[in-house]
Amino acid sequence: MTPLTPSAAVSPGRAAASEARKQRIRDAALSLFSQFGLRGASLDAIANQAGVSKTNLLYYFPSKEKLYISVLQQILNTWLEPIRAIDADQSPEAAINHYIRIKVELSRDHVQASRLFCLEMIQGAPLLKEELHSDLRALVEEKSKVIEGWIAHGSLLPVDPHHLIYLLWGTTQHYADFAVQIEAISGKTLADPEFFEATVDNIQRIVLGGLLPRPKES
Amino acid sequence: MTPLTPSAAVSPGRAAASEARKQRIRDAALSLFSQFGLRGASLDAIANQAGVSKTNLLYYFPSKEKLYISVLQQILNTWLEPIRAIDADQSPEAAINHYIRIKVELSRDHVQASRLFCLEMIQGAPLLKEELHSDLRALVEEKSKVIEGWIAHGSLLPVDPHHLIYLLWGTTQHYADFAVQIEAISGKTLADPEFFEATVDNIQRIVLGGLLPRPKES
DNA sequence: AGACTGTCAGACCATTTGGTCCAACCAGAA
DNA sequence: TTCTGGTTGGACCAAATGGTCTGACAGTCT
Repeated sequence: MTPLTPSAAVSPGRAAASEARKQRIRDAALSLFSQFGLRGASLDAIANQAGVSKTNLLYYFPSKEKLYISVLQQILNTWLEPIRAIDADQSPEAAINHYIRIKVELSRDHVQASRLFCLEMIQGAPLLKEELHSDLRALVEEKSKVIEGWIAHGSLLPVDPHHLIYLLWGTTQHYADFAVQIEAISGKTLADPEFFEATVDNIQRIVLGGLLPRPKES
Repeated sequence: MTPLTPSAAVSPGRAAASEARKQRIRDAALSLFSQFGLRGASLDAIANQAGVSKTNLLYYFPSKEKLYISVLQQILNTWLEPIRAIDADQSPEAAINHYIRIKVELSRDHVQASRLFCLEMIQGAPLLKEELHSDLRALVEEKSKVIEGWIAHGSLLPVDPHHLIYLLWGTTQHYADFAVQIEAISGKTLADPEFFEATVDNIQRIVLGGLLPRPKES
């Protein structure tokens, strides 16, 4: 379980206890929502896993959907952090290498968050659509400019920045969402440091260097 | 309706009609399961969308889980087809280019299947785990040998075949599962032929040629 | 024609679900 | 102590859900 909020303890421990309770509920909710979706997870099960009564859960979060949104909100920020770090001052090689590593770390440390995010997307992101169209879109547009700058400068081969970003998202996310499949085939998880490094290294090598020995000029 | 194949079936029109009904149910089930998962989709909703009564649905599929498995089974074969096509006789360039195209086509033409597959993976693939460990694993192992052959032959730069396959899976799958996100950002879908071609082309270019202009060292 | 069999739907049931109500608890202010 | 307002849980409810039962209708076989 990996809580996403840095809870700074407040004045009296009494109020902090309830905040801790809220967080326990959110953690349990993340665990179950990420497994069964909004409709598939029951409040009973969440309350049970959090070790509180259902009434108590509904005291803190007035409805199931409110709880779901609260959990999702907590995820979103963490999720977009890596792409914000992309900066024109870096070399494309360093920036992309770093981005890949951070993203694979996310897939390792926040599997459930990754999955819940994926679930929400699959369902058409009814609760995030707005933010996708505004915040995320603007962010991607901004970083696309950076990438295009690199290309114009000749330090990156011509590529559509959008598709590059999708490729990076898809690849790294895959290691969290399809962990079962990967474990079935490779017998390893990102929790294994060696496998983690191999993952980062291989993605970096393919994306930056490509697979073909000599770059075919066209 | 006149049956096109007057084979020696017991009752040609009747059997065909019921099979069509079964398929309509499976289609509706795929549509709803892929959106809400096994637990999130109700039999009522599925029957309703298929245009049959719930009783009729349960007549053809004795339980919800049986229906789910039946749908999943139909998907699996289609899903593994592209990787089967990878062949040592082809050049790696041709093979990988072809694989990427086929896989993006799958993401375009079978969005719901892709999503249901993804959902199942996220939940830990309780119903597919066996086949992942046996069939899929063997298949991947076999194709990894082919890739390693290419590398030994010097027609492919050294890379872990597993991670290459994961990258291809993740990237292509992403266009189906995260279509909402992609549409929010790029404003296009794979249904748009231009966007489809751009997708295929960019993935091919990145994977085969890499991003960096010229490797200064090897 | 009549019996048989496969196909289909409406009524029904037990369980689970999200959510409400009310009574009780418990720390601190008076 | 008593009062008070935030906090907590057991009992409860209406709706939805997966699944069963009974019976009807339509072809087919004798």
